[in-house]
Amino acid sequence: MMNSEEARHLTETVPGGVPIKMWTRGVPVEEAAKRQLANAARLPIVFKHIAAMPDVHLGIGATVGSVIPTLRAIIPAAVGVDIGCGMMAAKTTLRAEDLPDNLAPLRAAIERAVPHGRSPGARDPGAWQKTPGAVNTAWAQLEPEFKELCRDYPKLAKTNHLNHLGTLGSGNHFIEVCLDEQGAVWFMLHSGSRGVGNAIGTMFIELAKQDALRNNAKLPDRDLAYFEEGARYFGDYVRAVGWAQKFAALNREVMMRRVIEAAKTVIHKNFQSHIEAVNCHHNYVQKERHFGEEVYVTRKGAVSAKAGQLGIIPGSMGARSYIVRGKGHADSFESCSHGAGRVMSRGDAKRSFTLAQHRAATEGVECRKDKDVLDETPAAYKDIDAVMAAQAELVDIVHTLKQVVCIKG
DNA sequence: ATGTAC
Repeated sequence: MMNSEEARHLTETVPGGVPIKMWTRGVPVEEAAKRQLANAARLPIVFKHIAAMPDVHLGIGATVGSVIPTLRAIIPAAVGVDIGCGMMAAKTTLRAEDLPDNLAPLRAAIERAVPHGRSPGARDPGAWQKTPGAVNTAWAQLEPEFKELCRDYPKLAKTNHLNHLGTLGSGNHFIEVCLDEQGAVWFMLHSGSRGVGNAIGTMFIELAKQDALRNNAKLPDRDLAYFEEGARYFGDYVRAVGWAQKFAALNREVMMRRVIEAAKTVIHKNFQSHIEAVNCHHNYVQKERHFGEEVYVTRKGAVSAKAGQLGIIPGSMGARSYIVRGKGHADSFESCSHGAGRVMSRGDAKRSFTLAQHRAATEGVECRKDKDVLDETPAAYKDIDAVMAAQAELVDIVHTLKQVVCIKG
């Protein structure tokens, strides 16, 4: 007979590897994602077990929605290229009834205040034409360490680092205005370290692969190449990834400030923000203590959920999002999911859904309703309620947020 | 996710 702990998550054994603990009861998990988790479980550097969150799905090298603890080594592809990607949310003193009936001008004001969208070359709509003061102030905190990184890796200097600080990006990055269960207005956003973090991630992933090839390392997947403590590049990677994580957190802070300033130009009632604020990564690595050991914990699409710690779990653009409080569950390495998780690829989603379905699914949300956003339609994601139920032993729900405005790049 | 190359 199973005890109550076992009843809430599943453990899969992996021949020749550590076990996989999965908080996925009642949510679909692709076989390909399970095979990918098993690959990581077979690495000699993995500590104790791998934890899979209920939003788990196939990624490059490592699975999105997983927590990979490693001893004296880091897998750069497990962290990925959007280093420090995460969420920020801020509660305000505004009430639902303080918002105008027509939300289009609020959406437009936010879109003007924060550059968004992909960078198609010289004329970059996703970058600043002229960096505002808040960006220059934030950059001052990042610049000294960046200059050191550029001394060792000159190609980083060619990235659009300064003009992308405080900008949204594209894909699943977004800005939202939400209402909580008591009618309070929140601002929420999702973004990462933009082009410069991508350049750092890509460069070190490639260096790790080259190292593995040179050393004839036995790997279940080349994308799982890792740096060991003391080896060439390990220290540089730790430094660079830490810097990109700082860039990402500041990026979100700058945007949040700009969003709130923009809202004040449209909403004429005076209000306070940051009544409750959370800024959390869900794509990152850091040293932590678990089961009595110092380990590098890589959360690839997972959020830290120490006992009492607040986190953010966004649903898709038509669903709800959650502010959660961690329960510090040891076997999850004190983690929870980072969202609902995709159920199909972007291409499949664009082929599977119609604009009419998307309009129905996002009714009442002031957001994009064009065919190019179909890959982000709610039906392309897992049911957020099932995802929350599957991780009830990892987090408590503190606030339930429903979006009324959603901006995507 | 991003920026560059095809």
